[in-house]
Amino acid sequence: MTTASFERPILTVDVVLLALLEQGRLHVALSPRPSDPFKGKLALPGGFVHTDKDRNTVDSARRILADKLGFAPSHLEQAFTESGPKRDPRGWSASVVYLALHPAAQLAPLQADGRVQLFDIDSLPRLAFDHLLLVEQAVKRLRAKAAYTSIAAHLLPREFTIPQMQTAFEQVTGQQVNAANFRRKILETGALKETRMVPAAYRPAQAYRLVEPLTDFGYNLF
Amino acid sequence: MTTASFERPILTVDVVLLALLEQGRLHVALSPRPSDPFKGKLALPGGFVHTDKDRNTVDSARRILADKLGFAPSHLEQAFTESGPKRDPRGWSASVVYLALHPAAQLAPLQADGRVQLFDIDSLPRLAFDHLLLVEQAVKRLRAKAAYTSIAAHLLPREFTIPQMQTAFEQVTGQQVNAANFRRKILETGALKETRMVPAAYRPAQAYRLVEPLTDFGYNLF
DNA sequence: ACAATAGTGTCTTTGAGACACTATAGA
DNA sequence: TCTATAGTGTCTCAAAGACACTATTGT
Repeated sequence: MTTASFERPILTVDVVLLALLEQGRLHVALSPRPSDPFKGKLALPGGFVHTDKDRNTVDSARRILADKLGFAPSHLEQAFTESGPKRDPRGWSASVVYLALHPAAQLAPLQADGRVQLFDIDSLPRLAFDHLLLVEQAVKRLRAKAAYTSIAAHLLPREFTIPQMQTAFEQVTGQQVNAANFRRKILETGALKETRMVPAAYRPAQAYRLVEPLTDFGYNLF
Repeated sequence: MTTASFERPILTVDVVLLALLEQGRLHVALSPRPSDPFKGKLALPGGFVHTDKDRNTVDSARRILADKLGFAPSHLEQAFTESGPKRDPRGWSASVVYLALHPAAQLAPLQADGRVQLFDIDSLPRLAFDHLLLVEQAVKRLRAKAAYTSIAAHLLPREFTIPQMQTAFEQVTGQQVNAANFRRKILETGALKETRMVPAAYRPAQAYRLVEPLTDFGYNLF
C-alpha cells in the first residue's frame, strides 16, 4: 500500500427521528442549522463524532439528541452509512445514519420551545446536505421492519392498547389489517405484557407495554 | 456547539467475503496483514477510504478487492458500521463493513497464488482488530437474509440448477427443505430465468441464472 | 336504549409441507 | 435393468384472513 495523498474524511452521525402525530401521519424532526454550511436551512439532528467522548457512533447519536433536543429516544438503531465527496461542502464525508422513534406526546414541548420542528414525511421542504435522501431511506427501512416486527410500538406511549398499536401499525405500513387477527397474532408473539386497564373512547381497554427487545411476528402481518 | 478538541476519526472499509467451498461449508477470505498494526496477523481485506478516488464507500470496497485480490465479487452490499476508540490501535476508528459473496470456483486461483486464504467460519484463527466480530455479524446477516431472499444464489456459479441452489440454501441456513416445495416456491418468485440444460450426476438438469436484483420469496422458506 | 369501541369464537380459504410418483440419464 | 438424481402431481393440515358475534362503556 503506497502512502497516501488523501485526507481523512469527515465522520458525522445523523438521526432520522420519527414520530406519529395525532392526525396519524409520520413526521420527522428537523431544525434549522445554526451555522454554515447551510446556515438556516432545515437539517436532521446530527454532528461530528467526538473522538474524545464517544465510545462509538450510537453514543454519538445519543449525545447529539441529548445536547440538541434534550431527550433520549425510546428506540434507536443504526440504519446505514451514506458517503461521498460532495454531500458535505467541507469535504469527503461519511455519515452513519440512525433511525430513532419516539412517542409524539413527548415531542410537543420541544416543538413548543422551538428546538425542533416536525414535518410530515410526505411533504418535506428543501433540506440541507442530502438529508432528504437520508429521511427517505430511513423511512423505507421503518416501513419494511414494521411489517414483521413490533417496532411500530415505539411510536406509542410506553403503555398502549392493542387497537392503538394496530392504528400505529397501519399508519406506518399503509396496510389495513383485520382487528381480530391483528390482536391474535400480536398476542401470540409474546411481545406484549399486560399492565392495567385504561379508559378508552367507550369500553375501557387493556393496556400493554413492550416486553423488551424487538419481537418478530410469525412472519409478515399481511 | 463549542469548537472541538477532538481529532478526526479514521475511516476504513472492511469486506467479509464469503464463499461456499466444495465440502459445502461457508468460508471467509482472509490475508495476513502486510504491515503494522497487527503485521502478519490474519485480517479481512480492508483499508482506508481514499478521498481522492472513491466516490463512496462501496467504491472503496470494490477498489480494495480489486487491488488486494484482483477481482470483483458477484454480490456486494453494505452490512453495518462498527466504531470505537480501541478497535484500531492507531486511534478512534469507524469501519464500514461490506458483505461480499462469490462462487468458490473463481477463488481457487487466488488461494493458489497466496493472495487469500479461505477459512471455515466455524473454526477461525485469531484475527487482527475486531475482525472476528465483524465476520460473525456479517454471517448472521447472510443467514437471516438467505431465509427470505435469493441471496444465497450468489455463492453459486452464474448458471446453476435448482438442486444446486437448494444445497447452497441449506448450507447457509442450516435448515433442510423439501426439494419439491423448494422448487415450487423459488420458481413462483420469478427470481430465476432458464438458460440451458446441463449434464448432472444422472438425469441432466435445467440451468438457471438469477434475474438480476435480490428477489424475496413469498415469505420465509421455513 | 343506543352508539361506539373492545374483545371473542368460528368458518373458510390459502399455502406450506409431506410424499408418492414419473422422467431421464449413467453404470 | 437397476440406481441415482431431476422434476411433477396431489393430499393434508395448519395458519391467515373474513366475519359474525358478545362485552362494556359513554351519551
